Amino acid sequence: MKHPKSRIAGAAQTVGLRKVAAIAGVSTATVSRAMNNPERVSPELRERVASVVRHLGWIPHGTARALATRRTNTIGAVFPAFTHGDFGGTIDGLQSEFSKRDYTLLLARCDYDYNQEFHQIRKFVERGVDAVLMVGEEHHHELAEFLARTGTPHLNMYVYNAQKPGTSIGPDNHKALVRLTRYLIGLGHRRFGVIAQNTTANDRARARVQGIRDALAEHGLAVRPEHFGLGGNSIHEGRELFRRIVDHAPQPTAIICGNGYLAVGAMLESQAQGIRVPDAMSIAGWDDIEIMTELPIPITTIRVQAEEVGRRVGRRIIALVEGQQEVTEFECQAEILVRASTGPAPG
Amino acid sequence: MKHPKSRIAGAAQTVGLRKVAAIAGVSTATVSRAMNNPERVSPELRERVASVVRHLGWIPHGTARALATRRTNTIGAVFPAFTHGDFGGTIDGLQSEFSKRDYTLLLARCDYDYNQEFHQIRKFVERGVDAVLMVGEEHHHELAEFLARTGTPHLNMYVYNAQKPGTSIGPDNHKALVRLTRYLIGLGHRRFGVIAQNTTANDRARARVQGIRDALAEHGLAVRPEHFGLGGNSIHEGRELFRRIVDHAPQPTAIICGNGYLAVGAMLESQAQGIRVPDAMSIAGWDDIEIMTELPIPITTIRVQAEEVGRRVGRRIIALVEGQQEVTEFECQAEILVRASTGPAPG
DNA sequence: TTGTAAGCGTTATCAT
DNA sequence: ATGATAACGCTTACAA
Repeated sequence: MKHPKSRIAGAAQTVGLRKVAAIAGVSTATVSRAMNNPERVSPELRERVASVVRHLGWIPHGTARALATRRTNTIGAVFPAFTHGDFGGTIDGLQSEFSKRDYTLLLARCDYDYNQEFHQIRKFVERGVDAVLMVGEEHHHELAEFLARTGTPHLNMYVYNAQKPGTSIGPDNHKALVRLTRYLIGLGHRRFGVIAQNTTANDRARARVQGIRDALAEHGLAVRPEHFGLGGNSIHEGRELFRRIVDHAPQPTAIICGNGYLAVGAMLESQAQGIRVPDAMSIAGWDDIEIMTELPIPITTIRVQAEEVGRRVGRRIIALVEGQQEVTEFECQAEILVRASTGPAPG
Repeated sequence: MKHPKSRIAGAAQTVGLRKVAAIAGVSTATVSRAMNNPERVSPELRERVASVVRHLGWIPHGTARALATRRTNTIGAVFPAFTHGDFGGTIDGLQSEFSKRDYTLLLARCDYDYNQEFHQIRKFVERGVDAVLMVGEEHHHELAEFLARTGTPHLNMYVYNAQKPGTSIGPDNHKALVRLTRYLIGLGHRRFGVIAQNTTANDRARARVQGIRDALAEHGLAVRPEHFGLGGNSIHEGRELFRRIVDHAPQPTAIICGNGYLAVGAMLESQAQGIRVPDAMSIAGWDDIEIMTELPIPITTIRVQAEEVGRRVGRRIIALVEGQQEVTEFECQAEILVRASTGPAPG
């Protein structure tokens, strides 16, 4: 481009495959093979090449490699947020699985917005990722068609849908909350409060709320509108919504929270208001964040092994990219951890 | 490769630049220009090309583009952890700055290990990132030479070193703790406890501890070995180290913690032990995590605007990559937030 | 086992 | 303003 005439076929200007080949006195093909398929090269040449590579400090040009192989060994993942819930653990799990197989994780955040999610995924595909990972199974309405058209392998995380096996890996959010609610009903609770996570662009949160409603309906029960609050991911909101809910008599005897911080907020506010937990009020959450066990009254919650989700997703998506058969369990367990914050209904 | 003979010069097989050009009846150069420098193409052709692109749903092949331009528009950042401290906020700041300029953020975690950090950076460079970002200014001993040899622009985050202007952006960790310690000394405290963050591969933590020691030395004071503990990032460790420290009489009257979770642990344990804060004991931390203000006794701490660090780093590294002049303030403020957990020394 | 050379899908130079 | 074509640095089919 700059010196088109100075580039004689085979001549080596920059430190690249050609130069290595020239100095080692072999062809570029041999160098390439020595790097990628050492067993196909005679020990002698292999060593000679390795030595030259070391000496020159040559770093293979990944972009050129990607262009030639049509693979980038890169997988993109879009998360609603990096710090919420246990996404951090999942990212760790993904990375550990990827680094084993020499894949790189490309991360993006969409802030619970399907447009942003779609945008980030388009960027990923333009950048040439081999596959994309997303949270949840509900997305921008054009996404499915886009992924199909571009032939991009993909996987949904944090959801389990028995109807569509293989499309997602995660817990059954609905079932988990059915079980938690039944457990509380079993303790005699009849009036429930819910501090749910905002359900906009969050099908997991929606499924959990539906699980609560369905379990209550089994007993002819429902959450009163004034005992239902929507919040984000903060202790502060948990406090505020708790306060609003207990303001409306008859108070619920049990409050289920959509995530760990909301639950911590509810717990701290109950303390501040002198509402005894669990004697007068049971509190349960979702996600097992450390503070839940360190407060004076540990909080009953549901734990999903976030890192294990990441590892399974990692293995599965690599298998998808490489066209291998792989047996993965798609459903991840959501375990109820019963702690001191829940107990028999008062009276 | 598969059908080498079937590829006649200019013929278009897959949906690519060639096909778009062929259908639009222009050259590939014109299509490329229409996409990247629309102003250099006549409005008529520009529209014709755009229409064909839309119709075919062509997605430019980023890898090929990167090979031709020698730029990937990708910047890699290695963090010790994604969830510790306020790294999440910094990542947000980076992303917001990058997305404005069409850069993509490649993220990796090194788990407070210089070998892993070096490894991840090598991977980044192989994959063709335009620049790399790291946390701290101490790294693997070969890293500097590697970055110089490969000509990779780079920047350290979360540190400020007046000696080496332009190499890093962040707070002056040492100075911040000198100030915090002086403030406590000013309250009459003379016996100090320290629950420090592990200082292995963490020069920020080390600088902070040194700041404490230096400020104490100004008054002829020092931390007794039995009042010094090293921990990670958990409430649990904070509790344990607090317990160990107050076990050794004479108890310190003030304890400084290396991060938010350690401080929360110290606070919860002091409550559990019935040690009144701040009357009998002052507690201060680093990082302003939400729980610190929501506990019954809010915790005095130091806040660094993490997202602002990310934004500044983002702007600066893009300027470095694009060879622009750019005026950035390299030092970020570390603000002491005085809350109820610190007060005059007892007696 | 090793070499030759086409090809990956763009960009950019140079000529028109 | 547009077009023809070399070049980007590798991999790989095919030939030897």
